[in-house]
Amino acid sequence: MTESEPRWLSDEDQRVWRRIIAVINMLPPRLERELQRTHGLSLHDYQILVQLSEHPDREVRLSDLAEATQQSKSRLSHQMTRMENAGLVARRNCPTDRRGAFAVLTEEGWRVLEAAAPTHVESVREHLMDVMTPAQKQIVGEAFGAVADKLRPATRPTACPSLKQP
Amino acid sequence: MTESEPRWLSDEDQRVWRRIIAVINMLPPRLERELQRTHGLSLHDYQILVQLSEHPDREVRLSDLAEATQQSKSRLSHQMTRMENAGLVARRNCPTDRRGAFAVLTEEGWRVLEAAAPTHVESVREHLMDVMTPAQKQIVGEAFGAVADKLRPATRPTACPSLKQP
DNA sequence: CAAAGGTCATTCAATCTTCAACTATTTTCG
DNA sequence: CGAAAATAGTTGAAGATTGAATGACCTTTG
Repeated sequence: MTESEPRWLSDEDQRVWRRIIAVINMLPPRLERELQRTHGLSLHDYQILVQLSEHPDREVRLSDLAEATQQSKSRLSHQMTRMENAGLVARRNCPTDRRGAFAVLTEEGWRVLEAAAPTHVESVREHLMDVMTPAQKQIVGEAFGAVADKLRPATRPTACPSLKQP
Repeated sequence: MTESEPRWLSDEDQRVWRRIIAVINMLPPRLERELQRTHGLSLHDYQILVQLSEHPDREVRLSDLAEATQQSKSRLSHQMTRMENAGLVARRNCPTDRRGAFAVLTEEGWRVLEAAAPTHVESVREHLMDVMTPAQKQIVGEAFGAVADKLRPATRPTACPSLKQP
């Protein structure tokens, strides 16, 4: 690749990008503060509780949980330790694969989630969903679906990804 | 407020919300890794450099910088210290308000920004802007503009915000 | 089968973020 | 004026995140 003039963003794209990143910067802290204040949960705690609650037996393999919540295994591991200490989840060894483990939602975790959900949903409405028109939500959903799919790690680099030909 | 049935999100809203949060979870780390790898900058470093570069004399009051980059003063203060140590920025006392200070872009900071910008813009294109159609970008821009405006701290709670009447 | 290589999860250390003080200054207003 | 309140910014300690390294266990494959 020779050094060519970089392709800057158009003014319009620039504005769109800045708005997106402003939301990215502000929304999670806002949602988190409200969750924290009302139920002592972080946003990550909440996301994990939700995932667990939606799976059979309320348990998920840690790897799957990491992928579902878009975080590294390392981070999830720390997170689990904290949530375990808080009594929200437990670890269970996987019987068929002795490397693996499940995260399990505890009764306590279930109750906390049940209590926190309405408040959290209300926050999400107030700060995000109710601010957009139905038409906007529709389009944003499509656009972000595509973006998310592209960001998500390929589900199997298939061994040798044959060197690309020019 | 009596305990009434919570207003859950519709299935469709739920899907939109999950896509948004997936992007929020994945995009910044992705952009950051590429910035970090190619130029040793964090995303926050970059945002700060951009802000400074766009202001007269390449300097901005710390408060304004904190607001422009949507972060707390405390965090900015730590960030400034790190960036100062890295030689990217400097602090300058404000002559008219002795509490205040400016962040100033150094020559080095300017050079690093100039070098990093093309790569970073390319990342933003690849992972975000080029994934959306022009029509989608248009709508997303409008929607996120509204969301961001609502999230941004009111620019003056005007003393006593007269108690709301039922 | 056994070595080589991949995957699952945890750990460590370095960084970064948060939140609650705290200092110093400016502004408000009785 | 001068006390009280607000604002600018910093600090410190506790907690969270990162990325590389590690250990343990599966899966290939020659």
